[in-house]
Amino acid sequence: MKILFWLLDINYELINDTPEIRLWGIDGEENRVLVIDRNFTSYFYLIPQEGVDLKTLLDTVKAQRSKLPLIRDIETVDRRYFGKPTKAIKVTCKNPDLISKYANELSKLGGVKSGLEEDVRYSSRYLVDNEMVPCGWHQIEVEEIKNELGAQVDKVYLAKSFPKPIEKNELPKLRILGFSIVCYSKSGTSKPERDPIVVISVATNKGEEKQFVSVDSEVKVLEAFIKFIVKFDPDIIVGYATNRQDWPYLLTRAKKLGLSLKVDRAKAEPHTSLYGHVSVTGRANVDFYDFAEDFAEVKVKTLENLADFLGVKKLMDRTIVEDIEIPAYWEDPKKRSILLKYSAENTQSIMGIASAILDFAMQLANLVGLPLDHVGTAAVGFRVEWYLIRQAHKLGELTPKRIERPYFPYAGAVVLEPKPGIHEEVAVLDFKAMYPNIMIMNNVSPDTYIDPREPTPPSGVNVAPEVGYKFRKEPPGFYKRVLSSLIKARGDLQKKMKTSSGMDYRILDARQKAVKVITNASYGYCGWIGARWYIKPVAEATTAWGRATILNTVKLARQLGLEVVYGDTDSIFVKHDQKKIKELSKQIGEELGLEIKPDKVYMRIIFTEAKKRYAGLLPDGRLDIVGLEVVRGDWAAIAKNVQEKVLEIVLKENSPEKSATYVRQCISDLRNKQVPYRDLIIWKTLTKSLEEYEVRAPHVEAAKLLTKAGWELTLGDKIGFVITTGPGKLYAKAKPYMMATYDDIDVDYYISNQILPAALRILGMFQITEGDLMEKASQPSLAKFL
DNA sequence: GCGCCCCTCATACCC
DNA sequence: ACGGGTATGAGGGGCGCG
Repeated sequence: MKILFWLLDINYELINDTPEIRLWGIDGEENRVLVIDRNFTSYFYLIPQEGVDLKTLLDTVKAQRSKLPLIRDIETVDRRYFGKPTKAIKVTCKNPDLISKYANELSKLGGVKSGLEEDVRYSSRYLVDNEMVPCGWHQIEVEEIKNELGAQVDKVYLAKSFPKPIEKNELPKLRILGFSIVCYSKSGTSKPERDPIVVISVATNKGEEKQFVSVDSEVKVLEAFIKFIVKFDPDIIVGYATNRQDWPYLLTRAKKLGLSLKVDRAKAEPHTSLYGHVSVTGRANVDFYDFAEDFAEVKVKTLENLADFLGVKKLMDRTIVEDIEIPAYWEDPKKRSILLKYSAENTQSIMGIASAILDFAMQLANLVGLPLDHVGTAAVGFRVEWYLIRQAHKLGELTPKRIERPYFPYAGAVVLEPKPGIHEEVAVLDFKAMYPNIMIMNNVSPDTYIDPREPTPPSGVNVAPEVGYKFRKEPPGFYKRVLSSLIKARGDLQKKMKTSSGMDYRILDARQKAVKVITNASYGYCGWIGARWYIKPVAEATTAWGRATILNTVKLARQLGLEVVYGDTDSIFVKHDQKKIKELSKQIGEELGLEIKPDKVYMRIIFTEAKKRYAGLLPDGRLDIVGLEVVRGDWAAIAKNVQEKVLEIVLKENSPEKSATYVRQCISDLRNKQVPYRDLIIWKTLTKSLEEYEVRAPHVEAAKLLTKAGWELTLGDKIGFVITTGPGKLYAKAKPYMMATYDDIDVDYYISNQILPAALRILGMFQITEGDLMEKASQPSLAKFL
């Protein structure tokens, strides 16, 4: 029989040296099913050395069979390697776990240049070769078998054919479960070897909400949690920081209490897998913390901040209980209910985030081909790479090995000097997907690069400006083919969106976002020394063409009489003139073969002397603030708020004097302690371990105090600190914000090193000085403006 | 011993 | 563990001054 199958998770088991693939998913009738496939054999390639006779080499390899008993087959095949037609020897192997070892062994033979693709894991191999995609539909010929594993599914099938992907956009009705835990420690970071879990809050997308609270026994809490999961039988389990926090904690506690955390569909415990994600067999475990990176606007990546940013319904009267306060709330019977409410709301926030980004996560998994639970933890480079590996396989291209290389920097984009001051009516023109289009236009790709020692091919070459690298014009290279199809796919999706609504629209939108993310990441990937397809001239030539493009654009604009006030990488800012802009856009299309589009028009815009920092007023009254303190996470809110207000007054009311008055008021408010304490917190990231710092810095000293108090800190943690009064350097005066009070605050620091620099960055453009802002709030002498 | 200059380290931003 | 280009503050050493 034939079934429809939507793929959720994949794993494999070895049974007496024979592997079986286990596909977990949902069929066309919403049954949860397990499909077992015993017919897939893994393999690797051997590439012969230049000038070696393939027949002879084949015999040499075959002679090794007795030493490598689990080899199944050795044959020669035609492939391409960096675009060049290549004969390779394909070695299939009964036990996929021996692939690396066997490839290693055979690579040592004389005549073998190298092994290839032995680092593709068995389950990945299965997905790639069958073009099987996570979160996508397939057809499989199957036969129902007994559920001998006791798996938690409606049906178990044995595959009679390999799966075939089919076009079908709908999602099955998924069961989603979210959870969060609260741990109790008397002081400092809770440690799973020592401190219990006291609360677990769960919620489902069917509207159920439960809370398991430790009254007398933690065992009961864990048992109830396990029971709830098994009963609800979720397809997707969501949480926040669960990969590094909740799951390892739960596992350690369960072990300690003699419990087994059997929450997967195979009657086993969750386990840590590739890229540091926790795998729950048969389900997809998704940790939204892994997606928080994608939202640069969220500076401190707490659950609350992410939920806020994503517009998750604001919870009324929310009391945030900070880690440091948990013991106090737990111990006090009157305050405990607040902690319980906080925990329940955390889980609600998680469910809110799920509605906001799970569609995207599923489309990303589907596009790049990484299982849903991997795709979040995989870094951008690996997401792009998996997409490329799949495309390469379709094109008969061999996947290069990942190799270590030394790092040498290369030249990137140009940034134009801004014209300082205020400008009226400034239009921003952007090149659409500049780097991808440059690569397509010039056929820039690892497989089209012509080494200087090679002769020019008959089809001719494109020569990059400045750097002189050459790329054959024909045939279309790997990147050109991949990028063109991505750009086309996005266009098609956007077209379809125009006639769609509801769920269809949501899926299409999530999909076009995923396509955009991968397209935009492709240039960064090609310049990454860790990339399998890294060829430095590819990245260098791309940026060289980019520089030529933007500089040519400036030239053309000036020839047309457009005043260019700024530009960065793929954009120019010009005094608005619709006619001339239209003409410019036409000329660029004709002369450069690229598309430039008016992105927006600022009614007024202010530049300082610095690049990459400006603020513009949009027609709808909103401010676009770029690069300035307002958008930086490492300035106290008090400084950011003042600067934002200054910009607003300057841009909307054209009144630096009024801004100055506002700043003076703010300074006086601070002196009177009228500014909330949390507005004084400065956040900075720990980018290395505490011992590795060469100089003493405020956030590092604050971090040391936290460590001393029993808080465990890890790389990438954001340290919130305030500056207190006292002698010595700044770093000596920095204290974690929860270890100081308002009375400790060094008000003068906040005035002279936070408020004043932020305000003067803007007001300095209008000859306003520190003295003007420090004068008493009464009536300042600003006669010079009158 | 102090202030000033200049360089380096550290972080976070822009595209 | 995707790229390079840029701004900025604080630390810290060197130097001249008195």
